[in-house]
Amino acid sequence: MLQPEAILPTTLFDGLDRSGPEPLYRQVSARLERAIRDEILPAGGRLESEVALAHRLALSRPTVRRAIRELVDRGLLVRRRGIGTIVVHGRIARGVELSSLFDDLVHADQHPHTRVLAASTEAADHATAALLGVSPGSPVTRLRRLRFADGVPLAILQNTLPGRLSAATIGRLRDRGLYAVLREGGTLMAVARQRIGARSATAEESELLGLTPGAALLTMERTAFDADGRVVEHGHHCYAPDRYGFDTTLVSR
Amino acid sequence: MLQPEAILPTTLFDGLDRSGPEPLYRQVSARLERAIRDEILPAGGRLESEVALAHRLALSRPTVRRAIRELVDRGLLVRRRGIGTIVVHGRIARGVELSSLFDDLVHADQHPHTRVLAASTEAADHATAALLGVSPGSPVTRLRRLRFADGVPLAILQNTLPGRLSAATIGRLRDRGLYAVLREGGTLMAVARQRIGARSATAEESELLGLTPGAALLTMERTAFDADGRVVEHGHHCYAPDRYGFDTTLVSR
DNA sequence: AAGTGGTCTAGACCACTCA
DNA sequence: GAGTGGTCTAGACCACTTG
Repeated sequence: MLQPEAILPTTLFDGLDRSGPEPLYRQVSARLERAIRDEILPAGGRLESEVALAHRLALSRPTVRRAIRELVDRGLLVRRRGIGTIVVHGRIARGVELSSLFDDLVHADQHPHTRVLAASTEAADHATAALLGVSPGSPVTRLRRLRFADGVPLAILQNTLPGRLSAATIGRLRDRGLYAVLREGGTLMAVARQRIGARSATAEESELLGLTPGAALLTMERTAFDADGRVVEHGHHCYAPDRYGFDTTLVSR
Repeated sequence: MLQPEAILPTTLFDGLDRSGPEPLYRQVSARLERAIRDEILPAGGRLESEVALAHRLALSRPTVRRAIRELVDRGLLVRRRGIGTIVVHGRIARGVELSSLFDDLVHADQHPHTRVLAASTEAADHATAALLGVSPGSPVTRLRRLRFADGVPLAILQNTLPGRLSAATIGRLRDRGLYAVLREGGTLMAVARQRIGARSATAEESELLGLTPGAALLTMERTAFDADGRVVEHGHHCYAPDRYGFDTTLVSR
């Protein structure tokens, strides 16, 4: 009951750039992903073996292996010893990345913009200090924003950050996501931990999001860390559930 | 501003088993994880370099590298070229794995059990057939279950599976998760794609979960695939949000 | 200049599946 | 027995950060 193996056209791998900044394994995985999305590699189809691919592309086996691993981690491929590598059925969602909601909306052509409802700097109380990993009394910035997509309110975003933000920085939040603004300031996110839940909307939240009073809200609480392991941002967001949801891919280990 | 490097006690890596079935990189990553959780490696602390660790453990660099990568993927460590590997702050949630809710509850000492509300086999209509990747008219099994934790109703679980399930199999669902039962039947999950959302409860759902009418529900829709890329199960679940939420860790790529 | 992680190579042996 | 992926080794060169 073994699937026949699908031979990919060699042209798919033309123009691999060995000198550029883009790693070879990523160039290969990008081309494989393209082949899967375009159904050149049909769902359920079997990929050539690592060794065969490596030989054909004149790459080492670890490099090809890494390219395949990228797609396995993202749930597009599945592999089994003794069998081979197989394309998973079903349409592929983009999945949750460590990007801001804003960028996701831009990417989906949803034309986002943001209204800053409140922005203030205050001294951290004990709970906030513990959450952000700063000393109590040190300055923290609180933001409250309303995010729109295609002119329709989508989410209420509340964030707390260590330190101060300039008025100019806050001004930029209208047409950009928080992460993009922080990135321009040199702060890069490395890891985030989040919890997704639900609750009923308050009267004010229903009003802001244009929902009926007491409607269900999708909520997300997130702490983001930079490459030094320090807290960059804590957020408590709520979404209109008829307009937004979280897509995830799980891979067994 | 470089963190001093923390030297791990050599005893931490005693007894690595080169002949057993457990891969070396996993043995190393498990020991590193232990050191992080026990705060032998404090949050914000810097790990020894890959090369140093590899030399000390008499392992190759790729093996040590892979061990570290496991923890980076799970959001416990963060690395930067030129800098080093650093332990991320904050307590560590277990994160969403491809395990059943049932196993998670057992693991958290929540004493789960399940009431099977309905179980039937019928011919697949077109929508269901498309969802499961089977031909229309072929048999599919529908399940509706109520999951309890510590005697309190937690979630309503609705699943559709290709094929038939024996009465004996269904009987096992009382004290076990669906994935465990399928695993005993030789079906292994490899990948799942899911979407998390929210909505208001119907009158019947509120009744079953012991919530007030119209309360907010956390919802999850999931399709699971086996190692052949075939659909094993489609589920539509809803959770009482004051009793359950989804924890996720995101890592920038 | 020295040290870090990121990429890549060219092999080797093993466990597993299938015909 | 042949073919698959899984693990492991021992190097090499590079880009980046810091002192």
